[in-house]
Amino acid sequence: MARPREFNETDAVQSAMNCFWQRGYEATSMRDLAASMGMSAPSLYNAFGDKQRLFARALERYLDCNARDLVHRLESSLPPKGAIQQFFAEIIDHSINDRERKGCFLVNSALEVAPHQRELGAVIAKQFGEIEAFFKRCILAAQADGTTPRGLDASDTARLLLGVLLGVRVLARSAPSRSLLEGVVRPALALFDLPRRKRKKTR
Amino acid sequence: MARPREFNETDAVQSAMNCFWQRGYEATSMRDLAASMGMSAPSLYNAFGDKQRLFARALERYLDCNARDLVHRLESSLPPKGAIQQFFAEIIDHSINDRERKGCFLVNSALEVAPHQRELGAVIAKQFGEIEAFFKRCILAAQADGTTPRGLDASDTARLLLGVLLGVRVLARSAPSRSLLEGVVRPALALFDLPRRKRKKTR
DNA sequence: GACATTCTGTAACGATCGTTAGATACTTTG
DNA sequence: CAAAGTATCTAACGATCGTTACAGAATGTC
Repeated sequence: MARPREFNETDAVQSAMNCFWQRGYEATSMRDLAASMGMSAPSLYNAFGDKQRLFARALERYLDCNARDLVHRLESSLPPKGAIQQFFAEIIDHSINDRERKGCFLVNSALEVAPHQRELGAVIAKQFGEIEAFFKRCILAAQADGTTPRGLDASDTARLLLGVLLGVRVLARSAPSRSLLEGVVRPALALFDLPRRKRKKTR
Repeated sequence: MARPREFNETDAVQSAMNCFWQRGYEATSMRDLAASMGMSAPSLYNAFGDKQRLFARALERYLDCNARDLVHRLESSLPPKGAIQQFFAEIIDHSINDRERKGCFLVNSALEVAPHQRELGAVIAKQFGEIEAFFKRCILAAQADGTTPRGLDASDTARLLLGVLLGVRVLARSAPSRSLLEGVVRPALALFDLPRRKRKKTR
């Protein structure tokens, strides 16, 4: 009924995501985006609206393909305690091997756009809530299967892990050292160790 | 020997700091800055160089008047364990009462400028190191005075606290809820509780 | 093949960006 | 007072910003 599009929408959003991820919202121009997406400015506006709407699409794609995908993959393939451990292992690996220091698009956006664009701020806060919920499910399941102490408060501990995750992401943008990041995470994961029996002191 | 300046340099840098703090590096224009600092663009350039140099001055001022000052005040007025507790109490209070959601200028800068301006990235990483060192001194002192378990690894625990701090700062920019932030911090501070004696289970 | 509809390309809009000439005002030194 | 030196002002530089007219190209329906 009309002229067909010459671009693939998924690929275009993916390219936009990479631009915004690498340079942030303000420092990415519509010309950067158009060039990277392989389309002209009018096509871009026709297909995606303005810069804010395109950014929202890019962020949605990141959440689907990176955040939610990771949670789902770990939760469906590992025991709960192992899922948490593997989660942080992968975050640290990514951070160390992230030569461009792009960091986490979600965390970057939480600082750059969340306070000034409340709609996106709500999207970001919701995603943090989903990650927190993932941690809480893992903790409760690990307590149920006996691999983790039952004395832990699952809600607070999940929030601690969320905080530690975000802290690692921040540190990785200025000082991506493995020993530092592992040092941050280690005491948090140590909470999940079962207490040794029949010893008065572990030391 | 020459015409005297009509502006107060300290006040001017303070105004620049507030601009960059509120809007970030990219979203703050030299015209915003000149207006807020009460001076014209040529005077601004004459006194402070270009935008990057002015930003560096603003960040230095923030670190002196906010980060280092807080650390020094707590460390010189409170016992070590109390200093850590009060540190997080103040961070949470500030975050909740931060109606503009400015967050922490240091953390904001760690994400926006550290990866793209390596010199500033080094300044930021160094400041993180100072905060980590503050935590470590407090932990060691608290262990020495018997208010904190000696089993904790002071280095790793200090890094955990640094991570938690940064995580709180990130969360506060999109979801500044007191219960969430306190939930993040509570399990970390609980590490410093002394174990109850003569009880088999604390529960 | 005519029409309606959508996409694409060139080119440009006004606004704002970081930055700077160049003239003028002020103060100290001789 | 003259000279030297710095600060300040108006005004503007070229570049780039987000966004859009407008004309042409490609598809569907009739």
